[in-house]
Amino acid sequence: MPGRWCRGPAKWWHGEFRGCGYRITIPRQIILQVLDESKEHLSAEDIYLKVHNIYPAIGLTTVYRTLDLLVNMGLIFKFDFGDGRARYELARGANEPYHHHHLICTNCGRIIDYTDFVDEELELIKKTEKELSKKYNFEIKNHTIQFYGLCDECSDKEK
Amino acid sequence: MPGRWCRGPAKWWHGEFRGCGYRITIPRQIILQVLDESKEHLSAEDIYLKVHNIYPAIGLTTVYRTLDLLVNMGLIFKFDFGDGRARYELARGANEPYHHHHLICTNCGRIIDYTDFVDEELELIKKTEKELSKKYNFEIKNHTIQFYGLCDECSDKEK
DNA sequence: TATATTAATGGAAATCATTATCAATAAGGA
DNA sequence: TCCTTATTGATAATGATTTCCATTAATATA
Ligand SMILES: [Mn+2]
Ligand SMILES: [Mn+2]
Ligand SMILES: [Zn+2]
Ligand SMILES: [Zn+2]
Repeated sequence: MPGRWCRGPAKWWHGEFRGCGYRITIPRQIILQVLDESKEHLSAEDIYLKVHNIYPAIGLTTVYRTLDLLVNMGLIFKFDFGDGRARYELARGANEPYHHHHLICTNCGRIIDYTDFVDEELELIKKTEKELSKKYNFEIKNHTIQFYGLCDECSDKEK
Repeated sequence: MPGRWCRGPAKWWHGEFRGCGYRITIPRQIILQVLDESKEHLSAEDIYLKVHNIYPAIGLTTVYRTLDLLVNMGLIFKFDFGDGRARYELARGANEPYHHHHLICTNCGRIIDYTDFVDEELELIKKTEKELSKKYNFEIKNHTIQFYGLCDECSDKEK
């Protein structure tokens, strides 16, 4: 039986690393594995703890450094949902990108991914991007849309 | 000649304070004045320094506390543009709300307000809000849209 | 207007997420 | 296998924001 983090078949992101001249290390592999297996919006410490279960030698510094690298490579997104720590999420699944936006409960911090209206939205975004790049000569790389409010539970409690 | 911060005619936000049972203090008045006079996206320290010029007795703690209060009252918005400090902006001018979104240069941190497509956008937002409130039973209070990329200057430098 | 009540303030210390340092380690090419 | 050097991780430092608490001042009331 293979160890928990022995090198299995090459992953889709190996090429990304090689192409940039980065080394494929155990911490990097496990951090990506943890991000891939989670559907939540993990903080650096969340990730540190999960990686620590698999690979106890991990250091928190390495987690921060790696996350920074992955953000710059475009493999993950970094968000601020207003709770005082950054949160991260894989930019795409193993195959296609999973384009979505967020509902954020300002009371309990719950975060909901939604994909509704991405088509209409994408159309508007495209139009806006086009116009804005021209008007401000701004080269747009990506965007975020977030809705803030109260989730069902917190909405109930208010009454 | 009136002093720099002697009480002039009642401001539009006096009612807001009174209604909530909050006291109208000199620090609060000047913080609002500074926000009202600036068109930038000020950090707590930016605001502290500007207020300090007018009212040197101000404390940084009071600035943070007041900003928090104003955010909760809905008089100002708090943003994270990724530079490690929160930034604030008046939710509306003296009269009407100034609904806009942001272009953020990830290289130099420049922030551009834009109001293009707010009509189309508002329509989409309304539709999305309606659908999402129903689907997730989520009570939406507000939203943010941010575009990230390179401003004209930083775009030029890349070449 | 003078007084009492208590919300609000501000300086100092504490918190807490994130970064910088630097000697030790390990990935990957030769 | 060996060499080069990118990467790591423990520790200390940083910097924005909060917490504490004794003092001050806004406002209701007499
Ligand atoms: Mn998400
Ligand atoms: Mn703005
Ligand atoms: Zn909630
Ligand atoms: Zn720029």
